[in-house]
Amino acid sequence: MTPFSDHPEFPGCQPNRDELRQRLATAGLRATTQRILILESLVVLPGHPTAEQVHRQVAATEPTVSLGTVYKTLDSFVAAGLTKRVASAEGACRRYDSDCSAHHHLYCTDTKEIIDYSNPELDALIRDFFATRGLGNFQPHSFSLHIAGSRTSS
Amino acid sequence: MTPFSDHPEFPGCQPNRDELRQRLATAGLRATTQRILILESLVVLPGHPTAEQVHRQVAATEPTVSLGTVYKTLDSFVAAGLTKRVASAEGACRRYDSDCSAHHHLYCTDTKEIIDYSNPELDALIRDFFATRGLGNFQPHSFSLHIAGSRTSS
DNA sequence: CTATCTGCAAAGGGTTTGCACGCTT
DNA sequence: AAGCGTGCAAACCCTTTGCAGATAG
Repeated sequence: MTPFSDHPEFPGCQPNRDELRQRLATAGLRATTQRILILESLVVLPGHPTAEQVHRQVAATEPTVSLGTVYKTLDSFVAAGLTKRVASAEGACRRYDSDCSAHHHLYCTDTKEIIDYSNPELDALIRDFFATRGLGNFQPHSFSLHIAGSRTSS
Repeated sequence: MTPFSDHPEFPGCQPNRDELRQRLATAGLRATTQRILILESLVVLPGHPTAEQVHRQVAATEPTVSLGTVYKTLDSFVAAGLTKRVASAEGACRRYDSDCSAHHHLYCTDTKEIIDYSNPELDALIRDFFATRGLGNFQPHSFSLHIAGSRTSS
């Protein structure tokens, strides 16, 4: 059971080798076996996998791939825009906030600052949106909007 | 220059010792010197300080306070609801996402799952909100809504 | 007085780095 | 053939843990 279960008859039902090669080439990255496997794992794995999970997935096919390579490769993918990194409250570099009321965050991409932002109108807007629409069997408790941007010069 | 620069004439211009003691007592935590200093640091420090930054601030007054204590104390504050923890993309336990398009996240507080959520109407709603209102000299590039909640049983 | 909290130091987990070898282009 | 990419292992950083002594209530 190779992860490259691409069937020519059903193109696109799984990412296939050539498609992945193409994506790497477009991003300016060499198409090595490891990178193809890692890129495929990212597409195949559900949710937002950790480096560790990607490594396990890749190792199922190619056990010699090292965890260090997975880290380096994921970094290069992020730099090339092939992948995004999503924040997680678990783990290192935690930050704390004395303000326990619900509020939103402005991330300044220039200065890396995190600024609190509160706006009751915005809260109401979002709350109403989900009140009318719903999210299937998912019941939202709280909302936090992350606004990335930068300060306009002057 | 003690951080306890509380002036009885200007109550509330700085958090004062007794107020902080009270907050700790209400939360069911013993009012130790360390906890008062740490709680004060959280209020005084700008942005979202790391444990390291809190430690530096506290050590300015009481150099014997250990970093380990800061970690334990912050944990107890979070458990008691005195403080929130905010996620940061920096540091450990990174997660990756092959979907590079802008989208939102559902965090299931029960299963710790992170589920992608896209809704063009929601995007438009938020974009329009800030288009009319603005954020001073802050120019938003992208928005990401973090929706915490849980699955309804059944 | 007693349970809780602190300080210390060691362990732990995740991530990064340096270098020699191998592979893509 | 030339240079980028890989594997390995050590180093690194942040966080957690265990335990003896100190302290608040």
